[in-house]
Amino acid sequence: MMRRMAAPPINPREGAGLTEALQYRLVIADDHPLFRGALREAVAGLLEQVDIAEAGTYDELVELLERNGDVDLVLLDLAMPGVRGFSGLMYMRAQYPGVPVIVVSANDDPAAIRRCMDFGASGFIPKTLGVDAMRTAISRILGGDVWTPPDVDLTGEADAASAELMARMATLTPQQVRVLMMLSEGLLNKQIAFQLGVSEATVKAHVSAILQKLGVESRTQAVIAAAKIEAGQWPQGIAAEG
Amino acid sequence: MMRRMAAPPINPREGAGLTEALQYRLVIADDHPLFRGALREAVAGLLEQVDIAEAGTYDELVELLERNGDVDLVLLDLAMPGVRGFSGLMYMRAQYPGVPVIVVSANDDPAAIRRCMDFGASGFIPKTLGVDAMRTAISRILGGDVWTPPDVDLTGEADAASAELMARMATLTPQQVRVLMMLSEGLLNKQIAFQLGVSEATVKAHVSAILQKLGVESRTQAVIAAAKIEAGQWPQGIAAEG
DNA sequence: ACCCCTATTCGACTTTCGACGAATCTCGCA
DNA sequence: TGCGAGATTCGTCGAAAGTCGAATAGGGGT
Repeated sequence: MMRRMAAPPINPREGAGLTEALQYRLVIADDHPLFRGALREAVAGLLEQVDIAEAGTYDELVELLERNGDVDLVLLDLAMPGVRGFSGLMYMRAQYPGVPVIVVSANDDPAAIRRCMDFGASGFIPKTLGVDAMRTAISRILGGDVWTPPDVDLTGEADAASAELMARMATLTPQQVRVLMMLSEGLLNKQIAFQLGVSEATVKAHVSAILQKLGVESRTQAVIAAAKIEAGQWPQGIAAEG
Repeated sequence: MMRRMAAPPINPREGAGLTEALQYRLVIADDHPLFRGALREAVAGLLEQVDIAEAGTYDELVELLERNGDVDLVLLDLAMPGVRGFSGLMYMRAQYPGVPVIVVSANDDPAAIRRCMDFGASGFIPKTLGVDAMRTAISRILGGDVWTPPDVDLTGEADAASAELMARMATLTPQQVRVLMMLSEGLLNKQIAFQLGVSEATVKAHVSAILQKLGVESRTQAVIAAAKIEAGQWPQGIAAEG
């Protein structure tokens, strides 16, 4: 898959050396003050000369960028007031194409990560990362690399788990689909049989086929699987952020 | 509206004074190491004698509580690996009814907050809170108060449908909650019996009680109901968290 | 002490579920 | 026309689920 917007190179103060007496400017944009502080400390321990600004809302971030355009790096949390999902990143990339953005997120869903990279982020750092790992990641990115969590296969499938399920679902026959939907309503075999106008034994046969095709072992697990697909329609972690 | 499970009083080392030479024990359960650290610092500056343990997963939290039952307070993030939404809180309140729990969450939806309180949390602290506000909140809660963000109207009603269900859920005994959560994982009675170390007949009795209390007629319908509570909590802001 | 209520446990019995085998039917293809 | 694959249908039988009654144990209240 192609990157849709190329991530800008991170070369603060073009023409100067990379490691010595630079005054890095970076902005931490996150609506959790405590986390902002922790992140600031983590970064401060990494770089000598660094000017870190904090933004708690997207408006603050924009204001900072307006007033001081030459920022070397933005650490952006996608879940900020005034921004939903990727809008913030998209807006950033559109308005300030020259400013590298690292997405710092509580969401570590591979699909979300890949989408961030597609939108031109210079890196993705999950909040679940430890301090040390986070530092090395940031320094790698500052060095020009593109860093993402190691276990993320950017070329891989969006969601292997649910894709697998979807594939299995697709093998269901029409009648089996009807039965599965009735299962998901909590109906008994007997009730399903009546509604479909067939015998209970037939329903049982359909249920058996469904269980086999979905790779589960009970009607309850089948219902759980079906529910996951329903919920899974929304890209990622509905019930994730807490 | 009544609190359906009373939050336990926070009076560590009963019989001793409240403010002097107490050794508070508390656990910070959050899957973001950086945030855990920041939260630890915030609390450490608040209390003199305090023993803070950290847990990055729900299993770690359980292990800590198992090994050291007399914990004075748990700061719990609802979005941890191994827990979905309120399950973690419900399970905590079922397994360790005597341990006060403060929910620390990035989600500041009033409905979610109220539901946390309904499930017996001793307080709710949004991650968007500043350090100072967070400290005063925690100290208030340690003092026995119930603290929630000021703008939350705890007296308001949730949507009638799920409120009904919530009320029914709250009548479940601790053991019944455990069984219900295992039902929601698609386990057989036999498997549940083994994990709980009781006979299968006992599990059946619990299931029967659950069905009656939830007003449903089969285990399948029970897990559907439970899933609705979990899912219904995040009505919109679907793709919000990034 | 007593009683009452609830939680938790369990065994016996009935109902439902689910696997297995098999029959019928449909449809596409040779 | 005949043939074969898959969908749909059904009966049977062992296993799982669920109901009922009951025993035990702890916790308030009087």
